[in-house]
Amino acid sequence: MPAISPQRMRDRYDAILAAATRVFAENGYSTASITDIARAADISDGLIYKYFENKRDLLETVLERFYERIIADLEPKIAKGRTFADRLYVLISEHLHVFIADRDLCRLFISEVRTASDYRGSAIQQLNRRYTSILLKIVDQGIADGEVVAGMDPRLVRDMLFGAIEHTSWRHINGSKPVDVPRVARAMTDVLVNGLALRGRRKRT
Amino acid sequence: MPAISPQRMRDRYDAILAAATRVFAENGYSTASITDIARAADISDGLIYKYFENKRDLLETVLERFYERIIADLEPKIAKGRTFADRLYVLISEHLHVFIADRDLCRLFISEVRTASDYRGSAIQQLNRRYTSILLKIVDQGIADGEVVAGMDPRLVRDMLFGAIEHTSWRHINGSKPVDVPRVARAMTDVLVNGLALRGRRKRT
Amino acid sequence: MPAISPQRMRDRYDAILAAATRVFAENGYSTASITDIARAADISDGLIYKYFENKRDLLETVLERFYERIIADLEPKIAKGRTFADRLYVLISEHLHVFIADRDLCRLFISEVRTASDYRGSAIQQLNRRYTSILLKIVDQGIADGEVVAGMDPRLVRDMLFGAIEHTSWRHINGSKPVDVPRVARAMTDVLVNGLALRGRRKRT
Amino acid sequence: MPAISPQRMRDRYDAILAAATRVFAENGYSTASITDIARAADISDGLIYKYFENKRDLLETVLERFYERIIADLEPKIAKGRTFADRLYVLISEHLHVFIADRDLCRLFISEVRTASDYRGSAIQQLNRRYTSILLKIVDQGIADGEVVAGMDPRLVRDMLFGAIEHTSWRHINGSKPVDVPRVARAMTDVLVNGLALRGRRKRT
DNA sequence: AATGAATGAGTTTTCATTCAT
DNA sequence: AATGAATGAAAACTCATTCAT
Repeated sequence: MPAISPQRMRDRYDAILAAATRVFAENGYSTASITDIARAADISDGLIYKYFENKRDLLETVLERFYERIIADLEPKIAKGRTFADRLYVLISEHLHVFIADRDLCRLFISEVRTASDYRGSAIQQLNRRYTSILLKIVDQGIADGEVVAGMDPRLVRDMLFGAIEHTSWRHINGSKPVDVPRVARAMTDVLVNGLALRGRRKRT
Repeated sequence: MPAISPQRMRDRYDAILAAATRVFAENGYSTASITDIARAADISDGLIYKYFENKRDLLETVLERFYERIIADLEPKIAKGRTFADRLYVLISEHLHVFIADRDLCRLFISEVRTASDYRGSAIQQLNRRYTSILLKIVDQGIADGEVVAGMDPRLVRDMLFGAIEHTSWRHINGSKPVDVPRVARAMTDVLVNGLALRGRRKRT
Repeated sequence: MPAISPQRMRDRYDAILAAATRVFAENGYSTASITDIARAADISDGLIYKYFENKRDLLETVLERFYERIIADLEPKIAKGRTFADRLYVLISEHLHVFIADRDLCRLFISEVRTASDYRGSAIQQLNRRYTSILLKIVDQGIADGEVVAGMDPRLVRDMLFGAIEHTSWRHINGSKPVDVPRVARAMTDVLVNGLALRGRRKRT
Repeated sequence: MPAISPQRMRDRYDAILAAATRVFAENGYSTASITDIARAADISDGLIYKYFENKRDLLETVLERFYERIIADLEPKIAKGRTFADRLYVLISEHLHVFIADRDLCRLFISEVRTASDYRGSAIQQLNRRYTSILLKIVDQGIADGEVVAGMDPRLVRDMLFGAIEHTSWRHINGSKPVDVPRVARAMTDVLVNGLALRGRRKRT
């Protein structure tokens, strides 16, 4: 017979997570303090430690949630694409969308987690792998279907694509004009598929 | 009338900066302490504040110097490229080279440059612009020379390219295998120039 | 009108005390937490405060119980001794036995009983008196029976004996080799009765 | 060219140590706070960490100093004793003296250090060994000189003696009357040398 | 000019105790 | 009666920054 309902516990948990998401995203991990988060969640500092082991755990949970959410959103949409270019377009436009909607969280991920020394082997890396494997599969299938140059290294494509998206959304963060997602996604897909060269299919450099 | 010669002041300034670069790169900005830096520069903590306003200022100067170094290294080399693809290859391989040569500094750059740059105006943002303008010019010239599809947005290319390079560097930092710079630079150039599609130059999507 | 039977209340009280004894003994007073004790007693944190005033009260009760147990065990056994030396031997060996049987509790006792006892009046101090009075009586009877030097201060004997026992127990706790209780008790009795000197009963110093 | 003189640093160090000695002795290790100590030494909390690594280090230094002081006082005095009983008397009376003068420190030692899990092998244990070895040597020499029963275990004597002294001084702490050191030391020596029995040198039990 | 001792606000984290449920 | 969520004060420790020397 719990003193408060499981629902209320769940709400608290979510409230803390939401507060942490906001505070971390706005100030960065090390600048944000537990007190800030507690205040944002309208609870005491101590209570956070009833729900999370420590500050780091809180950060990781925030990012895991984020990843889970975007993966869940993305996977079904990718499946609908017919051709390699279609699937690529969906991936790019969805990914861009997320990055732009949650720019602060993305920045948090880039600046605090990827660089952490304990990143390798972490739950976050697992999620990251799962996420990027979506693209690797698209490329593999593109090769299998004869739509993509054989021998293309999917990891190269992954780096180019995710790097490109990150940079574009970052420009959005610091820039004045909002990004026209469909237009940019279209253009990015086109460059990746057809290249920059006026006459494609010359001998490969 | 300074009690220390301007030259010696200059040397000191450089020594502090070199120490800060090393210490920040090794430990990250918030983990590194002023005392660490002072010790590395073989001076007292207090003296740092005669040369720099505060810790943040020190970080920004470190990052500015790094940018300046990259730019200075790169500009003359680019000029030598004959074709669009040549110039692109030089840019990619040089940039990759710099990032990979100093993984610690590269990690610092990735994790701090964004936060540092929206802190006031800022000098970093300007350097970033100057750096990326090198690429913008390459693309513009490629269009002018008829080597690149007309109407291509150079900023898109910029985002794709620098994002790709950054991601690749990051893979290098966190990955197990070292990156084979010439091979990756070659492949990246190729994808950008010719695209992923088996048959290039089909109608643009 | 209690909603819980007095018997069940009593059981609960004992269960809490048993849990506290174990937890305090294992971790020490200040390291142990109320939550640890509650968990060990399989009840909630809050309920402890229905039975005990606070953490300190709990410690004191634990120590009191331990004292009571030692005394209850000891008194009947002492009565059996025929001579002064016999009774002394029984006291020493029983006391050593108790301390060594539960090294954790013994450690707790040594490190906390003094602090606990000058905290108010106190019950512990009274128990201590009662306990040591057992020995005082033995000495008094020894004098009365002509077995012990007349004029010997029983409090001196008390201090020497209990100090010796405590120190020996401590050596047991921290030492590598277990203490051979009968042998040590025998030797200690012998020294107390006959002294260290090769030729006893010379003129008293 | 230090900003403050070495003398002042030394004074500060000593002041912190003196404050810590007092605060630890009065309140016990875990009850005492760094803030208490800092306040007692009339400095800021942070400065303590410039002189000592952490709270534990401070405690250990306090106790090491104490030990060093009493050992330095004791050793020359012991040397003057002619017979076993003389030397024993000196040891007892000096030791009692110290315990009574620094009762709080002794209690601190008993309750906080001896019971610590990292006691074995520590610097404090070394000092403790050195201190008790003084007595061990006295006993060994007593045996060699034919003054002490052969086969007597010096460690037994050590435990009895130090335990006795500890207990006696503890009685002083809690008791009302001051201890008459020469009288008690005399009596304790006598018991140890000649035993409690009216007729010594009966067959050993 | 140069030092580094000193500060003190700030950090994360723990936990005895209370009280709404 | 019993719970355990919630509190909030306190803990040890860190460190950018200042300033007397």
